[in-house]
Amino acid sequence: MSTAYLEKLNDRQREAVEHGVGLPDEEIGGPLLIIAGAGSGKTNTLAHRVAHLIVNGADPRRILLMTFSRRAASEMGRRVERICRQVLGENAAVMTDALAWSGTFHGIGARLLRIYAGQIGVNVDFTIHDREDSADLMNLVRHELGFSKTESRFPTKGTCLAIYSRVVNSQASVGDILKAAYPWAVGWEDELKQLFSRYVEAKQAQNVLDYDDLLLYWAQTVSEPELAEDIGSRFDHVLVDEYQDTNRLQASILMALKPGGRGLTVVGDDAQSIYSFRAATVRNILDFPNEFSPKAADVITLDRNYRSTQPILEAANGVIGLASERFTKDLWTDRQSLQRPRLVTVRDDADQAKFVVEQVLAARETGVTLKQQAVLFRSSNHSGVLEIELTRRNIPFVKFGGLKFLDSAHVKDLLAVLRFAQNPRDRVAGFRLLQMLPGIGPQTAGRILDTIALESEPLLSLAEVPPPPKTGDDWTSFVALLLGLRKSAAGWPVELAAARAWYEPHLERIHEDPDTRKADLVQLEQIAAGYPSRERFLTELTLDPPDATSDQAGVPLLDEDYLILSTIHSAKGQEWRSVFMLNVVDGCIPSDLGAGTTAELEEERRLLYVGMTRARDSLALITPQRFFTYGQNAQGDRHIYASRTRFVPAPLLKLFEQTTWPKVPATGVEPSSRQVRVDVGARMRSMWK
DNA sequence: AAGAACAGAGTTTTT
DNA sequence: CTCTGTTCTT
Repeated sequence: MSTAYLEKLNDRQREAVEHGVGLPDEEIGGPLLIIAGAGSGKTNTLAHRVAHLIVNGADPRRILLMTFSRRAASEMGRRVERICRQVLGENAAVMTDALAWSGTFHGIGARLLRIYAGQIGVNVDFTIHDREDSADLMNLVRHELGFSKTESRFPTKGTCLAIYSRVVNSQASVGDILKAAYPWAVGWEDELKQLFSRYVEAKQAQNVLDYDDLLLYWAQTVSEPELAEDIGSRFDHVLVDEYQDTNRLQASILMALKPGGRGLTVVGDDAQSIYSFRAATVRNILDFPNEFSPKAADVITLDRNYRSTQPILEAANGVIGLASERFTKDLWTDRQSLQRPRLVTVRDDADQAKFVVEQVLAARETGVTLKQQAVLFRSSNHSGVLEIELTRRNIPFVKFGGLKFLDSAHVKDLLAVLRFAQNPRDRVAGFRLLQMLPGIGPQTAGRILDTIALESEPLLSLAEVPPPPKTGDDWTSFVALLLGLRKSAAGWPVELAAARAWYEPHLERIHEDPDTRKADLVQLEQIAAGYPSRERFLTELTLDPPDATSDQAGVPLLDEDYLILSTIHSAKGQEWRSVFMLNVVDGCIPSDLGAGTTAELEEERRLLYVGMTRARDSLALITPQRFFTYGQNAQGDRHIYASRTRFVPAPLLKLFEQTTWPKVPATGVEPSSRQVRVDVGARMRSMWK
């Protein structure tokens, strides 16, 4: 059998790919940790490892591959297939289509929970709440308990959910989390515990799971040895990407699935851990080798960078080199270049945007397409001014991160219809849906939901509910729609069209600018066509929302060239020939909000590092000097002065080329060469004589 | 009880 | 500014 595909790998990579492969069946290899620096061919190595396993006889249906995002999962699938095809020829497609267990922790969790629903007392028709839905439910409970009008301020719904999520994911106590991350809320510990307890009861009564539940229920399921054994035995090989961004709950699931670590491979880079706000802990990757006995996991380090030029890498190494705690791994490359990364000072936001546009267009003239260039920023609102400038100059762009398509009210409205049809006990969906009808407010909606929740067939009993006064025909058509959806008479995705037809008149009444919103719904319908059923559509859309928002939502930018705008978080794992980073100033990176504790500060440093290491050939960090503050009218001039980020202190400046933009014109005043003299003052005086 | 109109507060990163 | 909560009117 040809092993030509292995020839292109370097020694370390090849070692990682071949580790424990080709042993007899009963001797699947022991645990492996691959420490893969930025740009070291991590994805490629992992894809080769999966392909190599398959080529050597592993059953792809018994490989569990967990990635950080769905985008990463599908990229991995493509690469595995390409490699297998080289070796196995046309049969490869069949083999890799079977790579069915590939996805995010949450996605895999949802699938397993539906399979094991009967055994763990969960109704198989559960719906999944995204973060906003969860916050809404938290809010309902918060109101019920009377915490919304306390004497002194009680944490808002979002904060409550964040605290809850953190407690769950880090497996710590409420008290500890409050002390560590929400010191101003320590006084509310008892109330919060009460709130969380009711929140959990509410979720169960309504047959809904939130994001955390997908992990939590999974972890609980595998804490039962028999079920752990059953689930674990479905998979010969378990591979986890981006392990530095997993949390304790995820680690515990993994250890329960593969207690001895046989067939277990994790990949990651401690220098790129940037998700601690989601309770990810770098300890997972650091402690991994010693989780196993009698023999610790093998560790392979990939430190050769294939992405960036030497000067870019030196600057990035310089930044991460100042980290207080660091597990040394200096990246190296043989991609020489004379161009150091630029550190560009501009006057303000507006100049920053103009600079980026000018540079992007110039680069395009030299053959770098827009798609090969990216603008990165810490927070999604940092790109506002740039977006306006790009629109004005007619440059197409797509933005990753920040507000999602799904977060817009009209999309949530339409999805609420489907969710309620899927799971009529989902109170958040029902509440939202009922209040769309004119004449129904919170009280009436709540009463109706209470009534039908008692029935075994809630949707059928909806027809028995006396029509609320003032709703008229709207009520009749509403009930007809839901009864139709319950029977699934129309089939998928036609029923979404029915729901949309019902919703549109309401949309026109409720929202301004109905036209752009309608266009979004048409797009949603197109997306829906790609899913086999309503349940799959709802589940996967909640877990993997389409993550790009573009200026012209609804206009597919398929073949066009467009510039990439992305938060640094969403840029994880990606690379571009040219990268611009906005607002590289204190207050933005590190964010004021993230400069509290040392640990947070260190994460902000890694964030800058992650951003910088996305660049292949060209990197520019931009530091505007002035920031206009919020809360003033359009002509307002209130602003603050910002300074360069503390992560690039003076000793590192030699690694950058410092420039100012625009070039300041010579300031000297040139005297006129004419010899004419006029006494202007005398003329002014004479005007009044 | 619903919905409009107003006032006040917060404001990151995401599965 | 934008989202949330409260008050006031119908």
